Amino acid sequence: MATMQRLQNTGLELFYAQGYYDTSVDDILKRLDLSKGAFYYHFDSKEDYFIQIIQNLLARKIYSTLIEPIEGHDNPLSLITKCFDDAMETAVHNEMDYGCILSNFLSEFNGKNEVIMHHLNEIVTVWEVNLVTTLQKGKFNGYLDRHVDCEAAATFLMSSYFGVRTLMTSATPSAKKYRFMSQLRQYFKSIEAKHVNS
Amino acid sequence: MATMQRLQNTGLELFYAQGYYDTSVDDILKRLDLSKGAFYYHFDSKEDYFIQIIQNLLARKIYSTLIEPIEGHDNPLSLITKCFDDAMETAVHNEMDYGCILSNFLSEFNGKNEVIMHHLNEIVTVWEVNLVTTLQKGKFNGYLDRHVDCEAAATFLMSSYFGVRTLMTSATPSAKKYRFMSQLRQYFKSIEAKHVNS
DNA sequence: GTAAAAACAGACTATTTGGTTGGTATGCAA
DNA sequence: TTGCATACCAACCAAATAGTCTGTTTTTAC
Repeated sequence: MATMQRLQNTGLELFYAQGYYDTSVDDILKRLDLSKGAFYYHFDSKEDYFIQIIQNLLARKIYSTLIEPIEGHDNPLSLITKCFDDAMETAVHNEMDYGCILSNFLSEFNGKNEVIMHHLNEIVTVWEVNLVTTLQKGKFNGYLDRHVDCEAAATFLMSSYFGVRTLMTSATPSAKKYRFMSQLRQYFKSIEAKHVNS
Repeated sequence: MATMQRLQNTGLELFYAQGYYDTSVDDILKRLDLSKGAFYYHFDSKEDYFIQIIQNLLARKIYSTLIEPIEGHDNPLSLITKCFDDAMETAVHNEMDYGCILSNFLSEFNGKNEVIMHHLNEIVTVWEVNLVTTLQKGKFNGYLDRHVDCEAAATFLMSSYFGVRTLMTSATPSAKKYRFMSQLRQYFKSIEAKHVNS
């Protein structure tokens, strides 16, 4: 694998595990047995390095785990339920779970680095737009109640997911997952279409 | 005000704004026009310093904003609604909002410092216990549906609050708040007692 | 085969970090 | 006045930090 790819991969891994400010460039280079020369040949700075990781790896990761799985013409509430369930299940089985990568970075860079925050918020927006679209389509197709505010529902879903991933990092993640999913279904039941027809 | 109090107050302020690892002891001392000697006379280390801040300031802050307001014999769903609304309102009006302090620290120290994580998780547990108790009492008093899983509801509430506070740090916090509250009420409507009696 | 460009090595710098140490001013009790 | 603990100062230290610079190897182009 190319050096640049390896740098980005272990970069995301370490930044996720230890945080951006607590992970030095030397840490990453030591892990890969590379030198400063190699790093600064491929990247202008640590910040440039991280931004490329965001765009190349993080954005794709969010897309494949949270956006692509809810695309389709089925009931969006079922799709989102399964999507969240799957995403949390991998977190439960992962020895080292540090919460939602995107959410962690959001709180780490908030108020500290505007440039990076801009790139992170772009990913958040993409997720939000896709959620809203999916919900609106579901409403159009008769899966959701006519009175549902799709923007509000999307915000609520994103919030609760970010939050539960933070809570899951402490003790008993599987219990947290189970409890969360049960109340998510409860909420979904309250916004699904009332079956008055046929 | 005593030196030790001043150190703790501006410590929490800066740690919240810049993060623990990105705030040096010198930063705090410069702000207060104090010397290293003063700091290490009152505290053993930066970690000890932070733990004292957690126990003395953070714990009380969480208690006064998220725990104490929901105590009482009224409808817990109304109390929690008002509590969240108030907490988010101060965040909206605060120029510099960095999200929920507790949630931010949780994601910053997760996997990095077990000792600090233990102290933070203690506060989370206190909040959780109080939420569960409040909900159970509300169920007993006929405000909640008999089938509600109070532990699950508490987890769901904590998750969504942590998450929305993270989302509120970006653009349009007041819109995020409005949307969140509308769906919180929707969720509450689905777990409140069905008024079959009287 | 050779020259040029790409890909890397590793020593170096300037600054910042948490923490230490020896000293000093102040207040209070005997 | 003496003795001593509290509260603080400021110079100092070793380690770590992001980034630079000079060089060397490897690949590519022709």
